[in-house]
Amino acid sequence: MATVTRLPHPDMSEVRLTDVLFALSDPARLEIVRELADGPLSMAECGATNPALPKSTKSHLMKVLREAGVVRNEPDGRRRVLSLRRAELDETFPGLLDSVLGSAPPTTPANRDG
Amino acid sequence: MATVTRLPHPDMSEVRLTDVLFALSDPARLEIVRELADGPLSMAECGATNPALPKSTKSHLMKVLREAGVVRNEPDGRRRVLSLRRAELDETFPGLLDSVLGSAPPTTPANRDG
DNA sequence: ATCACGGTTCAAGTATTGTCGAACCATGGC
DNA sequence: GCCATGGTTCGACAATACTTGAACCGTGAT
Repeated sequence: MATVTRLPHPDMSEVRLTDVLFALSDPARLEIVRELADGPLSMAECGATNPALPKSTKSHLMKVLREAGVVRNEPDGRRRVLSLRRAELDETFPGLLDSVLGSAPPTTPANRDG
Repeated sequence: MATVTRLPHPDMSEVRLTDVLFALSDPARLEIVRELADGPLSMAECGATNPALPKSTKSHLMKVLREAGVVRNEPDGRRRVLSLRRAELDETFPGLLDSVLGSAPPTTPANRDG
């Protein structure tokens, strides 16, 4: 019976700006988003910055990002592919992602995000 | 001895992107920021949306915004004037404030921000 | 079928945030 | 001086959020 491999994703119409901002307001989550900005990654590939992170923790971070409408999480064999919902976000919150991703990445003068 | 009427404000160099995002990720705080986008307001004038809000709560919201570098809080007689640190924010996080303020204000189709 | 793998979910403890009354503190007006 | 006003800070409690091990679940390989 109806297995659950397909996780629920909010429609953009029910995504609130504050939820997106909250999802991006955590350094670990923001780092993940930065990684995904270059293209989809599997769970295992993702989080290069934080290799020691327990998988349950990483899974939880992803859940927050997913429920906020920031990230898509789709099954692919026995892996899962994470991807930024960039086009949809750009349409719903124009310029937001660009400005967040454009702002002072990790290794910057004052390390502004992390 | 050294009275405290002048509250501490972080220099932009020590403001982290994630802190700004966090400050903006609360509907009540975001609403305040929206009000201040039209110009400075005193504490009392501000928060028109939430008139019943206890003053200690409002003061706390302001503290979070101030400590995140989003807002300035300066004494003016026996009032305090709140203002957006817009120019500084624009310089440090180009486009961020614009996109946040531009995105779907309160009374919008799906009420996207809480 | 069995097993290892990649990942999610559960549960429980910890930590961080939010809320708000009460006390306090400058200031301006009288 | 004294008082009202506008606002901050403190303290205590409620509510969220974070972290993590353990259990569980599909899938692919053997």
